[in-house]
Amino acid sequence: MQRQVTLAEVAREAGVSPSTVSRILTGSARVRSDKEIQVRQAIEKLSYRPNTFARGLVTGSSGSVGVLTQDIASPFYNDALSGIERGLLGSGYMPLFASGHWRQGDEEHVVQLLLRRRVDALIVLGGCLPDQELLQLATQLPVAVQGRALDLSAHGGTSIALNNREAARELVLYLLERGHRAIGHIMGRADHGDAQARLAGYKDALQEKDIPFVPSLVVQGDFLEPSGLIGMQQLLAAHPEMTAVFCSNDQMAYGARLALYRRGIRVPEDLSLVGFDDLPGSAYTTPPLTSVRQPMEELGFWLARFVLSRLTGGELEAFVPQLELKLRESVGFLRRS
Amino acid sequence: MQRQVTLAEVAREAGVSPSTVSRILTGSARVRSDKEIQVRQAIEKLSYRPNTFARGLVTGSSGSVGVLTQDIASPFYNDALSGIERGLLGSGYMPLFASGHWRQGDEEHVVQLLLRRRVDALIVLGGCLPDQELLQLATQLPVAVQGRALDLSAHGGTSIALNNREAARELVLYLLERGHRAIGHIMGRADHGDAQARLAGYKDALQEKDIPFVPSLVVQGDFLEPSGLIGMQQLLAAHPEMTAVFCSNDQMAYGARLALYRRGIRVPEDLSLVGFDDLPGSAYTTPPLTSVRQPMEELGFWLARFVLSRLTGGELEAFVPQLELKLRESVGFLRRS
DNA sequence: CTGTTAGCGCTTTCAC
DNA sequence: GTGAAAGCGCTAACAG
Repeated sequence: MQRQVTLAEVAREAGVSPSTVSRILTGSARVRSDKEIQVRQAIEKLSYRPNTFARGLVTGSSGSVGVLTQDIASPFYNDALSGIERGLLGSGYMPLFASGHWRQGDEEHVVQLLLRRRVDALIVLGGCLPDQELLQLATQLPVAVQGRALDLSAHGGTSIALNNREAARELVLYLLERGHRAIGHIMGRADHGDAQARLAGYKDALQEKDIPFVPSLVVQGDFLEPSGLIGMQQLLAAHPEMTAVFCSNDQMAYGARLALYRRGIRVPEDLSLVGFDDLPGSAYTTPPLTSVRQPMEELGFWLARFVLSRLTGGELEAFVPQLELKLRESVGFLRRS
Repeated sequence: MQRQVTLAEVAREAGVSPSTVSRILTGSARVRSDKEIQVRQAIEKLSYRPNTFARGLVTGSSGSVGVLTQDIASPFYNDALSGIERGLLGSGYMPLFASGHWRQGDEEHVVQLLLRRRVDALIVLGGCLPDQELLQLATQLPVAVQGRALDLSAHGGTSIALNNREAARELVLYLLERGHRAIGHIMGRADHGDAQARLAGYKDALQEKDIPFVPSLVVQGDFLEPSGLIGMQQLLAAHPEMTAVFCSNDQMAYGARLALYRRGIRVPEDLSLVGFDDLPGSAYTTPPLTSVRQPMEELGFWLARFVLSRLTGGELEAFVPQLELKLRESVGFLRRS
């Protein structure tokens, strides 16, 4: 639109050389205080704004961290985005968010866009990029990945996966302890590692208590509400004896909850229901939903700090994510029959 | 980390001059096809990625659109972010998201950060920046604002506010038509234009039906779930005769719903409940919540297209947002007593 | 402490 | 059609 004020103009206005202005801006060397005052006044007067890119061109740093998320409107990943934002706050780095929509092609495309913008580091949240590509990226810049088991440490990167399997196991054990035996499972997207891990945890728990695994008690969903509703209908039709259902995430649990409401089946009196992810809304469903909280905000914060430490050479202690069972009111005791 | 491949290296590899490579990349002039092939091979071989900033420095465009949102994890604004992302897709522009957290200071700060990054245009979602500042910004670059009544057209900007007042009026009229007379209202943040507009719509509807406005039927909330829960408790205590409650947004309606659940008050048999915003989860509450859908995704899309049209000189038809009453099951008929 | 000089990687005249 | 040269706005040696 309108030509922007340049550092040279500030220098002229203040009667000093461009380098002096630059020194004041970057704090790279001491400057006589009277000149500094003049310069600051000139900056104010012209309302000068340094051009980040021009600076980046010479320093070799764009001051931005690329963040590949899957869906900018996903309630799950957005917690991590908040954490990343907080982690980068005051560091001089800005996050550059882009969505991959769980499509490998999209993800590769946006990673290219981020690299063209010379992001100084990359944070990857979920997605289906091959491990190989991530490894390759890690050779080029600091990379921090969430959601897969992958060793990036050789290249100075990191990958952190929450132990979904273990948490799912605990959750199902909790149901078993309360007397439930016929426990349905609505699974998430089959191609999704978290869905697989949660199913594995479900099986672990059954095995631990010597309950035979019944394949028809598991129905396929896609992590979205409608699939939870349909999944619950299927389970109800096939297994009237069922007393509890474990949904692979909260969104499907919401759908399942509605299916029950429609049929007048009470939660938890008639059927117990548990989810996974502990979305913000889950504490306010009726009844509040028992779920597993994943510390995504903290994780995002830590991922940001991790790449920052790679960038600035600082130290950083390891992050030990604590998955936490949120025991609420959607699970009831089953009287021994 | 690792030095990046430059255009000059590509030129050398292909045995042509840098300008030729540039011409091929930008398509600014015809080039003999054999050279083009050589260059493309060199690009492939070196896996060259053009430096967006270096280009921007000379073209005077960063290829990015700044987006000031309030909370990167807000379910409400995120729909708009999705729309913006979609609107920018394939345009060569990338969104640069930053959060203002409803704090004027934060908002001003991030706007500065965006301007330093030489965003080519700015989209502002909500927030509490003074109109004056927005006007000032609009003189510098294309600006598109959501959530306030403000005329930016003199500077080629735009501002679009959904008619919350009218929608709230219709929603409350709907309750009145179903026989409700004692209707509570849990208000959103008092300093928030939308909250004020929705309260005004509530009053409009009452007046239209000659129902006196009872101040104590309105309690203060802050748009978050806990305030809905508390607000409902207050209303219940003060107005046992109340048969319906209008919450200024869905999140507060969720909180209110839980307060009712705790007391065994049935929805909609004993009390009707309506919200505003139609969050994704609202179709899956029990019962599904009657609310007002705001076309945020479409709005975001249009805002993106608007700034794009300013940037590229294209034409764009006006956006006529349709607020839509989502009539679901949380409202019941009141028998005439 | 401060000014001069030389680029960072790219596009864009301007000649040929 | 194509190359040489001149910057875009800034920082980082290099001298003083």
